[in-house]
Amino acid sequence: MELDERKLKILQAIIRTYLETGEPVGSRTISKYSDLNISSATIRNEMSDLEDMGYIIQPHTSAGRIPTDKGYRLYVDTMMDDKVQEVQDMKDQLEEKAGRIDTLLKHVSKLLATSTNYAAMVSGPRYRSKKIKFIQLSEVDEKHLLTIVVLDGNVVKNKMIKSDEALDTESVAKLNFLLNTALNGLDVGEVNIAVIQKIKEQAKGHSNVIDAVLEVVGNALTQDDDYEVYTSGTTNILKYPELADKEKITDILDTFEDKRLISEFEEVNPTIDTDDGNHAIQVYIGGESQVDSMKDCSMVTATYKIHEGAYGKIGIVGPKRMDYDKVVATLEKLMDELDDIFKDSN
Amino acid sequence: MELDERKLKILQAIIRTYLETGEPVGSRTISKYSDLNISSATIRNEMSDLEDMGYIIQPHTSAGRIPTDKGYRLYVDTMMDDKVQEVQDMKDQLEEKAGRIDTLLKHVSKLLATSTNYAAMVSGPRYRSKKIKFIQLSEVDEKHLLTIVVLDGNVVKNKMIKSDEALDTESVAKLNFLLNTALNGLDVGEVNIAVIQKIKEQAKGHSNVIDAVLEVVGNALTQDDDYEVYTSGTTNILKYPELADKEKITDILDTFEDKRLISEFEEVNPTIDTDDGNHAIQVYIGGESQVDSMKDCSMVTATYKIHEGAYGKIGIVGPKRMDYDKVVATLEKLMDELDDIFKDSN
DNA sequence: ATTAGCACTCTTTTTTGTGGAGTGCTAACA
DNA sequence: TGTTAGCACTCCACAAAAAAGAGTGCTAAT
Repeated sequence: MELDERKLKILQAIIRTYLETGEPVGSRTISKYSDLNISSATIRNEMSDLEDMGYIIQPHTSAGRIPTDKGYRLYVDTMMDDKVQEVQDMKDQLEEKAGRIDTLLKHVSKLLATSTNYAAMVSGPRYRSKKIKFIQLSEVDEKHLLTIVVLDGNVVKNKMIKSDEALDTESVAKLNFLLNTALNGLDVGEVNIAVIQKIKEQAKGHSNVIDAVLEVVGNALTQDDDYEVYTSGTTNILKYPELADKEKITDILDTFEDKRLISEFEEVNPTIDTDDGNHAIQVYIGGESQVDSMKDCSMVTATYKIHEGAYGKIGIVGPKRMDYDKVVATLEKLMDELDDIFKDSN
Repeated sequence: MELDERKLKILQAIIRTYLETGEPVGSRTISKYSDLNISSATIRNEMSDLEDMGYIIQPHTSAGRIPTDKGYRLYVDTMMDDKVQEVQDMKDQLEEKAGRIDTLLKHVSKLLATSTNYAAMVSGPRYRSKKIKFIQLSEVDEKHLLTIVVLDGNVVKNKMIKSDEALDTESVAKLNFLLNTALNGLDVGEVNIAVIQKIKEQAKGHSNVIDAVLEVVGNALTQDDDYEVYTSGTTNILKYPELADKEKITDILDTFEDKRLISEFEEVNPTIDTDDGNHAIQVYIGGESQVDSMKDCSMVTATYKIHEGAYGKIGIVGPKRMDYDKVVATLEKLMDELDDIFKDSN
């Protein structure tokens, strides 16, 4: 069977209507709604065909039709027109938050949630590069040493070390020199026992300090669980009756709460690194995301890039009948703003 | 009317039963349950009295009784026996997480949520003292200066500054000296225009760097919105039918999501600083918390102290019929563990 | 090829009825 | 005077039945 122009228009009408109402849509509705004047009977025939082809489905006999994942997919791929949204003031709102990346991202997630009426999730940047760029020990007071580790990409980690023995300024300077000479430029895999041994030998007498420093370095380099995930508007999903089932809600909210599940998602759907100006916006409908708890939702994700090697993900989660047009447009606009902001700050 | 022993026992029985079942409890139930052998008719009379006194209420005519806020309050104040809970392994679980305060607190909230089956909220420490203890500028590379500000209580803030002009090591050292001399020991209110002017004069030619540094200092000192709030087990509240109303859920979850509401709570119910070893554990029943969205919930809070001037709050939110015994016991145990951990790390 | 019409199906909503739980009251009892 | 048994009454919860809608599929006419 072929998917001719008319079938396509009807399918479009069905999906549009369903996006609005959330109710199965019947033939009469379409025959009124659509600009092509066709009787409901004809629509019925076409609908029957569309059902055979797998684009729509009846939740039960003698009910209207709702789109299948396949139907939504077709809609998203071919029929969505870029509804450009009024997101002008986004930029203003964002810029004043720049400076502190985490505050900015928090704000982004809130902004997305309120402007789309869906749930938003923003994962903090993950830094791929794991090279040590700079290490510094500072005496804060007699008892405390502050360790600073800067990684490639200017990621800063710090930790306060409590030292029993008071170190004089000169020893600190020596240790600083020693550490920098030994570790700068090293990659995560390269800080092995041999290197550590060598440092300790040279820093005889201060091995407890060295230990502490190495711990910080270790933490900095293996900060896997360290990246934050910000979520906003999670209660928006309660607005959609088709998700209002207690079990579903629990599943979804748990997913939002538990960051591991989100990293699971990222594992299954790795960031596509395009780098050609588009933001790798992707739409996952229902089961497509491979995350079980999301099988009744859709998800639109985008990837932002702070600089080479520092990427994060932004996602919108809503019901399958989400307003894909609007979400994609919003996200596109937002990503442009973010690019601008990040470009300035590097 | 007087609240004699028998009335008290009946009230206790009613509340205990209600805590278990969540259903209104009738006179017959109590007459069977209770150890004092009284007929249901008598119980009925007593219940009628208790209702007059405001301890219990009928959700509708010819239904059983449920406790009012006043009833719960009496229960919590006088009738709760310290059910000591098996929370042994808490400590082990916690200790391995120490070191990174934020990770620890995250873990604490998760632990509480799973062990109580209610929702947990932990607010990160708020540092009262706002004195500058130490400032350091470091050259990370030709284009980047790292600013470190340490406040009293060893709170560390840092920010990367992009500088156009490459600074030589000597200038950086000078600036460091200048900044520390000028600012160390100052309180938030004391960094005024005069001080700033003076610094700028002395650091002629580097006023853009100074500006950036002062911005960091300013942020560090006014980090009001900066403190984190960790929540866990929010979906637990879905388990209790009396809260399963869509509006209520939305309200409660929104409160959890929006940190401002939690700070609102703290405003209305300020931390009571006892310092005598108890942990200021407090029970807010229903409307007592003064937070509107919490009027159908109860809340048990405690205050932890990392060191002088650094306090945070821990809270458990559940239905009014929460197991107060267990929650208070768990929280007490946990606070002891936390005290130990913080004592070690200072 | 399109459409009007109709019988049929299935869901949703409303109505009706019934059982149970619980109370309040009264009268009897210790 | 406090306690208890008994009973009429109320209200809710639930199920069954009935009615109302919505929508389809098919057939026959255009």
